[in-house]
Amino acid sequence: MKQTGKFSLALHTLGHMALDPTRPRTSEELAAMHGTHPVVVRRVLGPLRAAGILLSEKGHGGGWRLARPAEAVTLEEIYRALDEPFLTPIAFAPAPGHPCAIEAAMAGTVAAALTEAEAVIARHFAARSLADIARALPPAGSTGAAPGQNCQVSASPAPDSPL
Amino acid sequence: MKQTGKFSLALHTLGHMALDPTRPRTSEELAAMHGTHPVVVRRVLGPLRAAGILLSEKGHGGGWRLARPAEAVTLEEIYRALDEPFLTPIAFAPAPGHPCAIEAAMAGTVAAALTEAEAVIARHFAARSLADIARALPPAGSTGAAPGQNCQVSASPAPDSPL
DNA sequence: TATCACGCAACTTATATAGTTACATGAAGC
DNA sequence: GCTTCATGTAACTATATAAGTTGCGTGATA
Repeated sequence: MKQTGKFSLALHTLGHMALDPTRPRTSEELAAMHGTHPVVVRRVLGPLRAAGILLSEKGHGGGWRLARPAEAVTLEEIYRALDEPFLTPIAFAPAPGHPCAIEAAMAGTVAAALTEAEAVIARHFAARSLADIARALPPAGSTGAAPGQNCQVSASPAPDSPL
Repeated sequence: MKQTGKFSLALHTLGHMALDPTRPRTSEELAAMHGTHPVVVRRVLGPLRAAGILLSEKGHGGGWRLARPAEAVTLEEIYRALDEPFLTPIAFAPAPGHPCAIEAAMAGTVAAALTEAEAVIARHFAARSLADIARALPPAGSTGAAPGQNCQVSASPAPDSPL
């Protein structure tokens, strides 16, 4: 994950699971898809398991699976579970013992704008499920990757790699 | 500036200038108001000068002044001039030579949500001028600071201070 | 000409995120 | 039972960004 953020990793990997929910994916597999480290994948997906969106199993044949059908998982749930708001928690930090009516008024106006924007984002994500995204995928080949075979990592682990 | 951000510093200092546009303020004065360093103030206000919102003058009696009446400065202008978007530039960074239709679809959905939210914020700020904020200030004393004397720094430079 | 204040570059520090390593736990297969 | 596989978690390192700081140059005023 090269300065990418939790949300993009989550959407990317959950998207793959939604498109083919039958088999579980290992952290290693998902990490290779996204170009990051397996531990990072576990760190990001952990909260989604806690939120009841994913299941994880250890041992042979283990890995990550959707806990529910893709139709029943909205982007907003994912967004909330990750607790990584897009909106910079604008930092009006009035110095302690240093009250200022002007600063307070500015902070209020900014907070109002951010609250509005947050609501817009939440509404947008709440209206979209993982299945919606998967359904809207372009047909095979039009983006250089087949829909069922995107990020074909496990298919070709690079012949020169010792793995 | 304790992890505060450029925007809060800008709004705070411009708010003071809007409330009393007659005299210029030095970087040092503004820095003391906001609890930061004069150089930081210059760094933040510089782009506002470039945007035609502020004027700065050197030498005796110099400092920062509004380039226009407070009625003619919207918060949106300030927001844009600072180039510090509230919305985390969500980083879907598809690895080069690693196209993935799923990732692309997710990125598109997120981008749409962020674009909507940006518009909401811009509209909110565009509807408010510095004068609007100043006008809405509570009467003296209700917040522990008089409207014309908020952040009373220059008034009492602390008797024990050699400044 | 001395002082004041901005302009700017460079350096230091602080913080957050990502990446990595190491080890423990639990499940499946032999 | 033992080995292998996979997650769970803690701890450490590396890197990027923002803030804070120092120093020096420039222009304007007294």
